[in-house]
Amino acid sequence: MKKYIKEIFAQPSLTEEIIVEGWVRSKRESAQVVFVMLNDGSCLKNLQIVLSLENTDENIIKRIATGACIAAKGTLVASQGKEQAFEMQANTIDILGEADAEKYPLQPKAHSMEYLRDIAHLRSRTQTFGAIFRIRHSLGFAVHQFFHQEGFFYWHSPIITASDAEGAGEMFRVSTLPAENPPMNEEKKVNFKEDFFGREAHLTVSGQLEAELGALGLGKVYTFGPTFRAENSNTTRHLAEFWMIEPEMAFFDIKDNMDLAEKFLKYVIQFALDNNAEDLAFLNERFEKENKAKKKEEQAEMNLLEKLNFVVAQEFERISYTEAIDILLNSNYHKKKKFNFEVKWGIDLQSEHERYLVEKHFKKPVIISDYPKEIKAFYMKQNEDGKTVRAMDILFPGIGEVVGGSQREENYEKLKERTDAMGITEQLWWYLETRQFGTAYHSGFGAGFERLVLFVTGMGNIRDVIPFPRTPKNAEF
RNA sequence: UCCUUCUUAGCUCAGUUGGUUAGAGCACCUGACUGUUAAUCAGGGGGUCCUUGGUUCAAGCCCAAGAGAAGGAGCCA
Repeated sequence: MKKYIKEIFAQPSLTEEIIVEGWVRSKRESAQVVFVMLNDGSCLKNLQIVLSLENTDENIIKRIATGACIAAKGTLVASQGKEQAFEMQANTIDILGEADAEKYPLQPKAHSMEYLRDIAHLRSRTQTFGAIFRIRHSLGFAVHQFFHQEGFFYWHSPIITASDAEGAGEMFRVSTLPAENPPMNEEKKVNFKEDFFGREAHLTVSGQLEAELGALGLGKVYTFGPTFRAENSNTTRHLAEFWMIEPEMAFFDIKDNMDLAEKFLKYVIQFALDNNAEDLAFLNERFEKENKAKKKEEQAEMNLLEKLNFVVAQEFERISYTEAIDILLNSNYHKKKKFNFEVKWGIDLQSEHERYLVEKHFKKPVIISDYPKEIKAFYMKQNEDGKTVRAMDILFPGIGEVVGGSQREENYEKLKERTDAMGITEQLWWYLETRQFGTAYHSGFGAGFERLVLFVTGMGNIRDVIPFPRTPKNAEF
């Protein structure tokens, strides 16, 4: 009977004959027996397969190399070794796929993250990436479960968009025009009227505007799909292709929005704690090892599991932008001139400012709201003071902004004033119409899925929490 | 895009003031070992010193340009 290693560890049966199929992690030979560590990806654990040298074809043993794929048939027995309770005494081994030991790039040893990025087609066979991608799955599943339970509908915003008005950064163009000698118009520019869509089109930088259309009919919707930014960003927190979760809710004000976002983050983190205990314990060990290697002043106070449990248990701190500026102005950091960027009302908060608030001052997740309207997007609802908008950002220790959202401007005149100023009124006619026909107060936010995975796994680079990262100069695999 | 650092064996890295045949650990191969835990011990093979150009009697090392990578910043999720 075929079994997954996860099932075997959940319910070991020492009587029946079973078959396991998987990839060889390592092989150790001794005078009488051979030990093979086998992993099938179903869980972190390896199953130890024991072969008698006497009863096994020499040629088969040779081909059981690191990376090879094999099927082992045998029975579980109590292990004589200390590291495991049981192991498989194998009767027959089938080599399903050989791996030349001299050429196989993964060795039974620690590899650098940079090297593993270069062999992303094989890195899911390592302990660390197996753990990361199983947790990534859990978080994705938890996202759907959370919103479904909350009465949301999964809504699909288009991935190809003809409006470049989201204002969320540089976009990738989608075109079927020939790259060489494209058709030109009278102004000697590329004639997009001859392109596939009859106009210039791009990959979406946000599904928000279309999600709003859904919310103003279905009430509560969320999107969860790929998003694209053609920014030349080279950081540990940015990807050119990433997955974003964007809920949009009619009849939610900014406070309802914050409540939902906090509940959402806690739910998915708790889901991982409940369902990925083994993988998280492994990543926690890894995190502690790395943390110890750091300089004292850079060491984290909490390990990964402590941090996750802490975030789930704490109420997020909620302050206004104006209060945040006051805290920064009164801080020792400011008095000692440790900030590189000037602090004053009206500035966009810099990384160093956000980090001070989250990591030094409050030491927990912080929600900052009511930002100056000049530094925020056109669609955010203006406050009565005429200076600020009902925006909110959720900042997490270590990774910064994990959620950005707002109450949306539902007043037609005020919204049109902003779109007129940007010269996008014409192309967003459909967006503005929702404010003319039965407009409703509503809110929403965007959460970067990879940043969430980054936080939960405790990894240091966003390129290591997505199977095949797309970044400037890198689209391999 | 800007700043800093880096690129030497399959991997991780050392390589002194520019000097003769470029090293180590791990991995791999061979052998030894009565059940191992990243097994251990002994031996062996393995190099476009990122690329191009320059300085020099002589360049892995110095200079210039380029490519790529890592970290930080900006943009943001």
